[in-house]
Amino acid sequence: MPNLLSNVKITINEKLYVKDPETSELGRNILKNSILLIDEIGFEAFTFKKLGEKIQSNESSIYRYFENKHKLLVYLSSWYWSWIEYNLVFATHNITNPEEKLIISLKILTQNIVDDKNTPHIDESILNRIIISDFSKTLLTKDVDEENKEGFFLVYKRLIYRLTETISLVNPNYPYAKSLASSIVQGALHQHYLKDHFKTITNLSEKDCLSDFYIDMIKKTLL
Amino acid sequence: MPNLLSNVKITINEKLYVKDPETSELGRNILKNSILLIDEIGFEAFTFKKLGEKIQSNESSIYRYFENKHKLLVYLSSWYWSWIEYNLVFATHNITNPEEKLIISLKILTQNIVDDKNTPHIDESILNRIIISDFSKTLLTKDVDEENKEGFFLVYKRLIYRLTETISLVNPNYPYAKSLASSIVQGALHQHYLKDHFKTITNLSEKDCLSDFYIDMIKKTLL
DNA sequence: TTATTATTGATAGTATTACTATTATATTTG
DNA sequence: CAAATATAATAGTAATACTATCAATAATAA
Repeated sequence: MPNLLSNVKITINEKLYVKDPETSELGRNILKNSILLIDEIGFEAFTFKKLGEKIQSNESSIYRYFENKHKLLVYLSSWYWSWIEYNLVFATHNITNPEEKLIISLKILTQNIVDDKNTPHIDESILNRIIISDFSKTLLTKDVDEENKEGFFLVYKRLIYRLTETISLVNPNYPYAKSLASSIVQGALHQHYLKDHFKTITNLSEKDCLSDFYIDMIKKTLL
Repeated sequence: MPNLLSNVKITINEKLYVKDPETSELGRNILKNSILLIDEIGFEAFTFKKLGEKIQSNESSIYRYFENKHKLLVYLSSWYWSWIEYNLVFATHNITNPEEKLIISLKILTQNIVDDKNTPHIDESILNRIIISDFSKTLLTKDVDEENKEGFFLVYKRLIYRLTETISLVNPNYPYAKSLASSIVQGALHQHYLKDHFKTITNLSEKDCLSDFYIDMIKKTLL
């Protein structure tokens, strides 16, 4: 039986694309191969020209889907966070015990990602690597405030609201629920990056699980 | 009486510059005005050509000090973290109580930065804004591993080692000292950024103090 | 079926970026 | 004063980040 997600289309803010890439073969090809190419050569070296060569299409055709590579990255990020949100909502559905719900949420937010076969043109495990390396770059620009107003980061913020709520469910008197939630979501990406490039300043390694760190933290902080 | 720092020159990894900018008028001018210009137009839009115009010097002259803007940013970051490290060591010197030492460290790492008059060509409060917006970009590149081997991030890592040690002093049995330390240093920058651009996902605001959040966290987590 | 429209591809062109190289001119130092 | 060094000015290159135009093709509607 296929996962529910095979029927649920992830909807992305329309301002992020010129033409919806999910509606054509070329569009899906752009999504699939931009993920592969960004992972391969890094976001800075990634260009629409190189992507065009990779998919044997033309630079100008890619521009008909995305205005620039920044918006493509914001698109991919929105896609990722939507997918994470879906997994989180699904996994915590019907869980009434707040503590249990929070622990499951933390696991979803910190786990190593494996490819979801329900989305053939998106390899989530590779997309996850891109998010770890490049998601911050979508926020850290001079245009943040404008783009934020346009709703470019809604999904990401909604995910943090959800986590905030769960935290407040566990301890309604904790005064820093929002900061804790945003710290966890952002910090989880950071710890994964450190694990890969700065092993001396993290306790995380291949063999162990990042959620242990955060579960320990929330248990002591909230209970 | 001038602060000690007026006599302590901050030393930066030699690989980060072509010619030491602290040794000439033009060099110091480059440092001073690159900070102002990056803050003004953002790191992405910042170019050596624009900086040349601003300081009425030539693009080619700036290239004699720095290979490219990435290395300049790494240089400025090293400078910043050295300055923070100096403040941290100075402020915690002679403090024997581990808990007190940790609390002072947290305050140094999370406080709003004001300009240090001992360094006339560097405005630390503006540099701090750049670090909040752009420091991650020095780490999040395809060349991290090489640059890390070259020692580009030594000062930053040393600061985290210091915090890790202080954490372990407070609770030697806490198993995630390194992850907690790196989370705090990085997370503090992130919370400041959220305060300025994403107020709905942080509890930090202009009037309150970020250290409260972290002091609460470490008190519950470590004690 | 034909006409219309939408999609893609190919080519060319522009402004800017990120440099390198060369030469001239000042300034400092021995 | 001569030699060395630092800076300025100019030019030039390859790549980037696009925009514009036009042709070829595919889909679709009359």
